Amino acid sequence: MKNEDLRELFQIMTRRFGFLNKSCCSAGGFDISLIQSHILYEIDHRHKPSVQQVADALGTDITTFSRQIQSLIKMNLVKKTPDPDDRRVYILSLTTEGTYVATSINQQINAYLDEVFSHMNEFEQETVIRSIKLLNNAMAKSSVCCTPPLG
Amino acid sequence: MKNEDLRELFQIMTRRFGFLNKSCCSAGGFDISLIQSHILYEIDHRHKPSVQQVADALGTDITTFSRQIQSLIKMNLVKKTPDPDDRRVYILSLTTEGTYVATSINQQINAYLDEVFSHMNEFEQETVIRSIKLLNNAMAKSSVCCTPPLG
DNA sequence: TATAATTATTTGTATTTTGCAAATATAAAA
DNA sequence: TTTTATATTTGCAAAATACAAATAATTATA
Repeated sequence: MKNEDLRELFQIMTRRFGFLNKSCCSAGGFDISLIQSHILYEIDHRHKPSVQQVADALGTDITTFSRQIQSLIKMNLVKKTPDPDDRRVYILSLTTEGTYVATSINQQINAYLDEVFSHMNEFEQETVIRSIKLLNNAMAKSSVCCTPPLG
Repeated sequence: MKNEDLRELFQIMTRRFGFLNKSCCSAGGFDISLIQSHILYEIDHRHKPSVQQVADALGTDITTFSRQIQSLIKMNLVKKTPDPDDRRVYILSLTTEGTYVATSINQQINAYLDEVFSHMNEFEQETVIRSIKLLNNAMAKSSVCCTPPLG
């Protein structure tokens, strides 16, 4: 492995996924930016997350994030509820419309990925999926990278 | 494979690589933004590319890109030379300093990736590398995604 | 050849995004 | 109770973005 230029492989891969995400997504009459789709995803996958928690998960500056949430609220995709246990905290959740948009984006990206996978045979597909899981685990174990900056 | 939520796997992976790239890189006294590092990479890996070609490769609007190049020139990392064969065209290249910075970033990212890979055994490492190559090929074959938007 | 259409690049301008510093409100610690 | 810490929002100024138009050079067409 020592002789592989890993960066080159990953650069190509992440560039291409960047494009995939960039061209995604319109849903429910909204054009959703890449960042917005990540926010919706994160709110959808967490249990009653606070503003701070989602901002941390995405590695976004909290002040920037605060404003991003404001615009998602204006679009009626996200809801902000005061936490009864700690009144400094606001809990984020998706509105019905937000859930619909998040689901729709999910389907669109999965459709893109299915199409990509259709260019591989069954064995290759399994190998790739297993590898991404390995990679995600390895990154989770890493101390020097792959976690939110400054966090 | 049909039952895998591919998006979830890729969301986690690309999020983490996003962090990796975000925290990268300082080199030669400069803080290099993610976009700048992609530009340096692309100029380094192409043969006498024009402004337009690099902008297309990165999927950036040409007017935005023009200004990004201007700031890299101000930082003395990139050089712009008129193309003798077509005087509308400017050829981009790295200065000595730019080459140094690009190389340094490359080493830093490879070091991060080596650390990530150190959490896997030899067999897993080979599997993952082979898989990423498979994936890159599959994305290259895809018509519906993974290429610059609008291009 | 003259004129029109096309391509590459830059600039004008307005909008959006970003993030630091400071303000506000609440909670926990001393 | 006073101090310290945490969560969130706002003020502001700098940077990034993109559309439209300008400029300059090339190619196509009549």
